[in-house]
Amino acid sequence: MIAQIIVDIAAKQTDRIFEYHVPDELTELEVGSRVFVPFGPRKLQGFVVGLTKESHFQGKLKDLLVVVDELPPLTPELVDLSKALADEIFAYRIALLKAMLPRVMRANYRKILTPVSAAAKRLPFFSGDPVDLNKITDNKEIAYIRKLLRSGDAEVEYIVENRARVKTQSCYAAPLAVAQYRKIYEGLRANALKQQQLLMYLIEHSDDFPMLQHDLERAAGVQTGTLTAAVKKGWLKKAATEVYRDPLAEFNEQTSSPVKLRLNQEQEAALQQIKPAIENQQAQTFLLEGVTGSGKTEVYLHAISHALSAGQNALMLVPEISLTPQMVDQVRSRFGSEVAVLHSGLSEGELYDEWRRIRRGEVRVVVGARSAVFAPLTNIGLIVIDEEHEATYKQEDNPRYHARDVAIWRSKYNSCPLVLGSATPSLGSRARAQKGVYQLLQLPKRANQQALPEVQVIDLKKTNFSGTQFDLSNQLVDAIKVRLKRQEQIILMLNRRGFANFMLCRECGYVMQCPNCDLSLTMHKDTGQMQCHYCGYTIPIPQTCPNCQSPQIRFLGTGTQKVEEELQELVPEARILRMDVDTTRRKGSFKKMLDAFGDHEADILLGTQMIAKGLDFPNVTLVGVVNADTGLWLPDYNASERTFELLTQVAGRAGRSAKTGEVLIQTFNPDHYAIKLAQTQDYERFYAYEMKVRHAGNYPPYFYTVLVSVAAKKAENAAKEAFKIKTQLQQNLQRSTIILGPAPSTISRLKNQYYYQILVKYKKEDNLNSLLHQIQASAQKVKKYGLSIYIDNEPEGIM
DNA sequence: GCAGGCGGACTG
DNA sequence: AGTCCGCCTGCG
Repeated sequence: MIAQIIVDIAAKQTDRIFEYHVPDELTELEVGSRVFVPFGPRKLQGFVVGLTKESHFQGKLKDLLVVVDELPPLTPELVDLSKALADEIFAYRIALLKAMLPRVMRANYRKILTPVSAAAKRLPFFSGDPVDLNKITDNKEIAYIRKLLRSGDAEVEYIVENRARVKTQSCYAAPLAVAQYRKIYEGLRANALKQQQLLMYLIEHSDDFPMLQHDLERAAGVQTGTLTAAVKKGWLKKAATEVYRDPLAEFNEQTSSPVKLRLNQEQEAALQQIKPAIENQQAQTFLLEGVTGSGKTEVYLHAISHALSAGQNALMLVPEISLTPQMVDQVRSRFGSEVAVLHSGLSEGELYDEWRRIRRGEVRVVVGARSAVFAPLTNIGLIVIDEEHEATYKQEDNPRYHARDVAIWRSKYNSCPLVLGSATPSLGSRARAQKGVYQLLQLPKRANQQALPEVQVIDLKKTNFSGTQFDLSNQLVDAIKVRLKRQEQIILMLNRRGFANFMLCRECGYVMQCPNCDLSLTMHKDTGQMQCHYCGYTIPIPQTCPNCQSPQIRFLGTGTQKVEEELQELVPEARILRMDVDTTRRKGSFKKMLDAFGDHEADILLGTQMIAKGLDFPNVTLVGVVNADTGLWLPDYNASERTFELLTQVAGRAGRSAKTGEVLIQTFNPDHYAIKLAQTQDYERFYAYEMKVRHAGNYPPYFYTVLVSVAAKKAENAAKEAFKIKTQLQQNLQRSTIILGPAPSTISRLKNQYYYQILVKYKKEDNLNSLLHQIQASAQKVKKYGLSIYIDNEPEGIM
């Protein structure tokens, strides 16, 4: 048998099938298996993407070395998906295959130098042991090693290692019959108390065995020593048994029985549309457009139930689980241990275990963030994407896939419906629903009959500010004080972390910038550092201007830290919880902070956009947006959409219970349509208006887009190559296709690389895909001049 | 992506 | 001749 293998090298030249002969003894090999193969002098990990009887290869095939896992990690569906998707998004197939699997399934490669000759073995260099070559950087040592290799005194050994480890615990079986234990018990010395205790337990609970060590020790009241002795005497048999790491330990164990809320009329109507598609196994996409608080989640849960009772499984995506613990709790309480949860907050081992539960068919519902769209779930009867407009569904580095597109592919493959839910659908999805490609389901009212919160816009050009800084208007601060008096809670959003976002010298005008990027450094008061938010560069906060040594330096712009400090001065009695990347970095801290806020251990939750979504705190009656403009003037075609969506989402956090909610939005652009329409939370009007803007600007969803970026150490090299690519595109594409650029990227330098980009907007281009693949192939050639080319199909942003 | 081979340059 | 470096090729 011949196996078709994709090897673990992400490069254009190796992005193809390599054939290997399968030795007879490797019977467990299947399509989707993870294997180790010889590749030149090396050994590599690879994946089986096909099995054939005959080879097309002229030369002699090598043998496969190892089949790594008992169960092939990739289902046939995922193998197919990797092929289709790789082509569509200009990614290497291996990059996708790796993205589909938990990180621990990425191989470790080692290069070991072993002495061969007796003389070499005695060399002090080895001191008897092989040397790890990956750790050697010293030039002298490298030369020395080369000499040893040439003379044949030493050899390099290439090793592939599987990092995936199954967690085991000691487990004890009772090999003897109860009668025998009784006999032993009677023969024991009178003072062998612990042994008596253990035997009595064995006699009384013989049905419970085998038992985990931990459980047995606790139940029988003995310690490890007694157990070890019992094993020696043959009373017990010890074995290692596989256990799963439990990632849900941090989530509340729900004791409540699965509550199934009654749906209101609108929810029920939506559900009735989805149900037949589940029953008839139709690959139909639904767009569930429901205002914040309209109970979309309840519709998802009912639909999932329905798929389960039809004997099928369900996949549900949420923007980022660490951000939506409340949603996870709900799904868990409804479906219990049939749920697997996949998200970035899990440790590698936990993720591996959750993933294996899915692969082995032990769960029926998978909830996860973006990458969970690749979950090895089979027999899928329903896919749900919550908050489908979220940018996090698009992976912003290679492989640049969009989870929504992958979900559509899987819905077709599995012949199952896909439900996209949002209060503010992405324009593209909403437009497709308009055209009838998706089926539109609407929930225009809040489920609990509560009115949407009142939204007021505060014009920062005209308002008076509290305190010494110009961040918090009197109106906002007054409103905060009112809630504090009433023991109600407040959410404040400021979409910028740190203290101040740049340092300016008043003498010479110097602005402190990142040495690697074209950006100013942000001041972080708590760590005493100036920090680049893109590359992570840090340097201590200067006391004087680094350029002219003047002490007249100012820190301008506002971040969460500064507002926290200011707010504390203005309302000293308020307990403020600051939530941003800096305070939530530790595992589980996000959940902990939200729980604390939910328990009213703080009055004000101040954070970046991470607090805008999905939170449901009944006691929150005021939402304040400190500055609504941060994203508005970004040079992205979807800046208005992002702003509208963010404001609407954050406004939806207010007044979710009986208490009425109020929202205050501070802005310098009170007349901008995104802000005006967010005020009435009128998605439909925003949609209509924004569609006109997109139409006028020839932007999505009227056009498809591809972004080609060229990066180089020198700006002019990047520009030169970008112009070449543009010419190539122009010569091969239709007149109606618009090619913008090349222009320097908005942040023209990042991590010491200059970026130039070309945006292609088109309606129909049959050969664009192959043309871009050619361009990508030629990128290999220019790579030696330090140039790299990135292709992003349907970019979310063009910054 | 990386190793090995090759040719050309350099070395005391 | 021996060594070093950059370039190229091929990996099944």
